[in-house]
Amino acid sequence: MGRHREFDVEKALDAALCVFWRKGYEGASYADLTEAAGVERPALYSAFGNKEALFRQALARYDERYLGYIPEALQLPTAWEVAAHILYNAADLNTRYPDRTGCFGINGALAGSDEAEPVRQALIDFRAAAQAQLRERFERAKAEGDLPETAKSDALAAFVMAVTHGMAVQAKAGFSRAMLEAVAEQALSTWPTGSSTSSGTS
Amino acid sequence: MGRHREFDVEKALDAALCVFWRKGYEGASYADLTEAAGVERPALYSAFGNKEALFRQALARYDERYLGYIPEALQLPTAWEVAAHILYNAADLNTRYPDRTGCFGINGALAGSDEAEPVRQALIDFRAAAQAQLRERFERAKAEGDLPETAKSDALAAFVMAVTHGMAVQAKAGFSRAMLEAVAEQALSTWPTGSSTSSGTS
DNA sequence: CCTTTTTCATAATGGCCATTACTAAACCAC
DNA sequence: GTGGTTTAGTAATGGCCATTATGAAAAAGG
Repeated sequence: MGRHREFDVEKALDAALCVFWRKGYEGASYADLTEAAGVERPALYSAFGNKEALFRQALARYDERYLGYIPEALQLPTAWEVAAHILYNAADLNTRYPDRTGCFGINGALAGSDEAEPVRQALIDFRAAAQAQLRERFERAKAEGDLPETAKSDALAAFVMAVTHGMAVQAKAGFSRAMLEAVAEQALSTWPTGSSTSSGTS
Repeated sequence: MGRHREFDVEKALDAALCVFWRKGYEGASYADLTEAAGVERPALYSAFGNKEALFRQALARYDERYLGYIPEALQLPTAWEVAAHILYNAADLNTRYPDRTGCFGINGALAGSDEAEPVRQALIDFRAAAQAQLRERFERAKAEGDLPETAKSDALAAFVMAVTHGMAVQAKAGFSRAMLEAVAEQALSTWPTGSSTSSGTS
């Protein structure tokens, strides 16, 4: 029993996600969030908890709604294709929405006040998880002869992630999608190969 | 005539620089700044103006005190050496001070509230200036035959900058200097060459 | 020594922040 | 239809924010 909720919780979360994406965790105020969601403050609190809880749910939603290309990439047959898929899709995602350029996980909280420490750490862990998956995929590639035995899979994974992070910074600075693709292309141009070499784009 | 200033303005600026480096523009409060500088609020205002003016002076000081390796790099004989010098020195600077990892120019303001827009733009312009210098240096390298005619100097400059930005994000996340150096090494491993090839590290 | 000028430190100001009482309205069970 | 329960919206609360008024202290000129 009781009164029904009058707003769509998922739409409100999507709206909050966009605000956090654009302004980051600390840069987003409840005035911004309620305006974007079209919902009053207490409704957001009752539906999501406090600001930190709302941000964490927005992060989870970002993962499932926008980062599907990462598990996609991991299933591609060669390490080169994995890296290319990630880099080109990152270039696309970082420039696809002009009102929220860059990456949610980078814009969210890089530096900030001490109160934002838990959120910052959550984003660090989130990126670390992706990087670990990538490293494991590259280790598999070594076992399959797709990468040379001398390749350092952790360094390669860190490198691919670094380039995506750098592209996110550049996208937030207004770089065009074409420019980011050129960065991705350069990053891929010296990819180590095992027995077979690859070419083409994702 | 009049009373003498009792604190060292340069030391206060250095202290503010460290706070901004660690917490970014919006994450740093005057409580943080005055504590670090050992100076009361009105003294900071009278010496530097408001928070934005203080930040801009901190940025200028960061440039002259910590980024000397960039003009240094630009004078090296080959494009490869230029890139290597920048990447390895960035890896060093981003991890040199455990209390302020990453890069002032990235931590300072990536995303934030609308009030921080001018500061964000100032940092974007700052990075763009460095990237333009790098691009010009690479164009010279093409003229000198140090880079192939087919090389795209703007893409190469953007790539080198992207890797430094990515390393800054990773350093802020706690990555070790060795890991960042491995990223730098991977970034340099496929550098295009003209007639001569290079090797070694900076 | 006294006046003028500058700096110092305390403490105030107004605004925005996240969070939440509180009241009225809407719904379900009975 | 009525009682119990959940939501909606207004408006309050306490805290921190950048900024500055105020007055004491200190230095230099006359």
